[in-house]
Amino acid sequence: MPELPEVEAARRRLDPFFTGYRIDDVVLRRPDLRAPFPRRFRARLVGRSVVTFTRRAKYLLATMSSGETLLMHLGMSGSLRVNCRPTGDDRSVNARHDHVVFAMSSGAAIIFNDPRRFGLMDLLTRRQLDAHPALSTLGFEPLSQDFDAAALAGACYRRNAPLKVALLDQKTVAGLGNIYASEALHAACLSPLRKASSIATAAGEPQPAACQLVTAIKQVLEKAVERQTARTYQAARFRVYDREGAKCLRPGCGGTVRRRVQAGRSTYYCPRCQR
DNA sequence: ATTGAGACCTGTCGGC
DNA sequence: TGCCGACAGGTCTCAA
Repeated sequence: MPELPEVEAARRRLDPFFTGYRIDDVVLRRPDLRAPFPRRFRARLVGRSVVTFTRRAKYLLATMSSGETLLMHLGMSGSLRVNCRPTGDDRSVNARHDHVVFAMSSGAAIIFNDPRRFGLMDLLTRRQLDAHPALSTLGFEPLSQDFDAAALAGACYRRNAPLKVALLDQKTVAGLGNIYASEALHAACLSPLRKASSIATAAGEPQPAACQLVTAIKQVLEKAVERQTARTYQAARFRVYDREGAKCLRPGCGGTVRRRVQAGRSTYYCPRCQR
């Protein structure tokens, strides 16, 4: 279930097994995911060490001692797990969809599993990284300092698309996905149907709605990252997502959650308290 | 320039 | 029980 919080949680979980260690082996169990693996993928990785392991939007980036960057995307159904004892006791049910295994000098095996294969792995030179079409067009990183009301208003200024659709666009906010876009709009009491431009003035300055929305996005994402990172697993509980027909959880609202399709994706919202 | 529809692929769930 | 359609957390491309 990879949106920004899931990807960030995966990064934190893997980092201690990845950063500073050498890749001793790469096993590719099929020729492609969403796209073919790049040429000489294995040869360019084996023997190199991971220097840094970072996240940008929903992408994971491992910079290697060779100077190249391993780029990973989990797509819709991808996940990464660590097996500390590769010699035997991995009891994963899904081994059928284990497509890539990195054997690290830490002794850990890092396994990429992705049933739907919408995920992606690529290996980029410095030059390719800087010019990458998907990465270079990404918008603000929502948990960073420079994502504030003015930034969001600027990104939504003069956009006719519905607010929810604009939020899903990675050029607006990098890493928001379908669940947390709905959740953030509900937290901010803003309708997903209103025009994106309505949170900015005619001059592109932030309206109060832009402040509410920025605060809500940060809160919703931070809470989700925390929950995902917690040692004891806690099942996700959403306030609106996937709750069509149920009572709005905002105290005193009494509305009913509705579902509708925007840009081909399900949006959940409470028409009573989201304006 | 934006926007919507369709494509990519497998798994799961509800209805009959 | 089994078959079938609808749908799922993301992104890309193509046509209007």
